[in-house]
This record gives sequence, structure tokens and C-alpha cells, in this order.
Amino acid sequence: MPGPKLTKLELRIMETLWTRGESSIREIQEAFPEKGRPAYTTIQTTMYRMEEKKILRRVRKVGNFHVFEASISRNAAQRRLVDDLLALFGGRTQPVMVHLIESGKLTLEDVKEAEKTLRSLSAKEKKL
Amino acid sequence: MPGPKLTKLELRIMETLWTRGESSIREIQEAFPEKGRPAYTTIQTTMYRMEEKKILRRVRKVGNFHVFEASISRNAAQRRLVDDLLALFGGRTQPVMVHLIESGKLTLEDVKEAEKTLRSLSAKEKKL
DNA sequence: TAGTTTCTACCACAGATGTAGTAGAGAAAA
DNA sequence: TTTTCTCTACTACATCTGTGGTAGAAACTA
Repeated sequence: MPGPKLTKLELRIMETLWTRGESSIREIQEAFPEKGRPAYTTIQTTMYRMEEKKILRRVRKVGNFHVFEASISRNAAQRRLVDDLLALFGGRTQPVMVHLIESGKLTLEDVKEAEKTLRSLSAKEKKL
Repeated sequence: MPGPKLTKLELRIMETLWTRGESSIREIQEAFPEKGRPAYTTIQTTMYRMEEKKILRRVRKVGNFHVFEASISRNAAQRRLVDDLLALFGGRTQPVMVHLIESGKLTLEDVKEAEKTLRSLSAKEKKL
């Protein structure tokens, strides 16, 4: 099983760490859109908790502040999200696909891309 | 926006209501696998809360117990699940597809099916 | 009718999450 | 060095979820 489940706020924090790399609490906080930006201590508390959960870690101290970095990859986190959703659907992807289509977000291009990926994957498996 | 977000336990309760139709608390509780089955009052409390949230409603009373039914469709609930996931991915389906594939659950058949659905959909749109 | 069983209505509680305040240490500026 | 600013480390707290106990009403059963 991949990493732990991340909440929405945790994910938003990780998003900054993943895209910008090592960051301070302040930097992460300011990466939130001004409108509705959580207080500094809100981010701080959440990050401390994430630290306990080993989702991120502090790597060093610069001046009077700490610098953090992600402990789990975006890939692992996203994988977990999808796995969890899939579990709610009893592991069946078909209904998930249907809803993706109905939401109007899944394009023919996406599907073709997926097909290509799948074909190359099965080709690779044949070689093993 | 579709219905409210359902938690895991709420979803499991709804699953019974969707598949078996009108049910009593007891029936729903017993639909859970014996191993790790929540207490009667756990289901009861959760269902009362769901009632407040208009996720389900009591339709009538038989003997000394109430009969409940779903207020939102399985389709709407699932749609919400997928939409929420998609939101976490910034609305981009592509990474979702990639993870579905990597999880090994998405088959070539699923993809072809999706493609077919998409094609018929776009054909329909052309007519409008 | 009296006892037994079964629900209902409430209540309590712990853990997770989002939210933020406060005190004091430490760095930076004057 | 004294003042000012900025972080850290705690603490507090409300809400949501999952979990289940208890008391009393209601419906069966003997």
C-alpha cells in the first residue's frame, strides 16, 4: 500500500512542496491564493502534524525558520487517491470511466493516450 | 452541484439502500459482513445524521421500526465522488487515467468501451 | 395481562481536521 | 545594545465521523 491518505489541505501543502521543492512554512502559506488564505499558524499546525505522519520533514534551518521537503512523491500520493476511489467502487473501473465521461472532462485524446499506454504495457509484459 | 459528499460508512449504508431498496436499520446493519460489523446504534446514529442531511428519509413505520429509503441516487453519489477526485487533480483526467492504468485495474476493454461511449456522445452532440 | 424482546431517541466520547491565538526565542534593524 | 519583527512551539477549540451505551416506549408472547 502506498503512503497515507492526505486530506485536502495536506494535499494543497504538498502541491507546493512538489512543485517548488524545499520551502518554508511562510512560503507555502503565501502560495495560497490571497482570497481565503489560511492563517500562518493553520499551515504551521497542519505541517507539524504531517511531519509526525512522515508526510514531510524539515531538512534544515535558515535564519530563524525551518525548511521542509516532501517525504512522499506526488505520484504515490495521487496513486493512493485513485486507489481509494477505486475501492469505493469495489475495484471496478468501468463505472469510474462512465462518470469521467459524463463529467465531460474525459476527451477522446485522453482515451487514445490511455490505450497507447496500455498497449505498450502489455507488450512489455509479454517480454517478461 | 450533485448531492452532498458521503463518507465511507454512509456510502456503505447507501449501497444497501440502493441495492435492496427500502430497508430498516436492522436490515442494513445485518447487511454488513459479520466480521467487523458495526453495532446497531452505530448504524442508527449515522442514519439519523444522514436523515438530517437529506441523504435518506424514513418512508413509513412497520411494527415498531421505521423503514428508510435513499434520497439521492447511486448515480449522483458516484458522480460526486468522481468529481471530487477530479477536483483534486485540477480537473485533469489524464493523470487519473495514468493511475488507473498503473493500478492494473483498467483493461483495454474498459478503454474501448469508453471510446465507444465517447464517440456516440460526440455524434449525438453534432446532431444538436 | 405480565414478561420478554426489539426499537427508538438520546447521550457520550475519542480521533481527525481545519482554524487560529499566545508566549517567548532568536534574528534583524536602528 | 535596544527595539522590532518573525518564527517556533504550544494550546485551544469547533465540527465531523465512527463507535457504542442507556433508558424507556412499543410490540410481541406466554
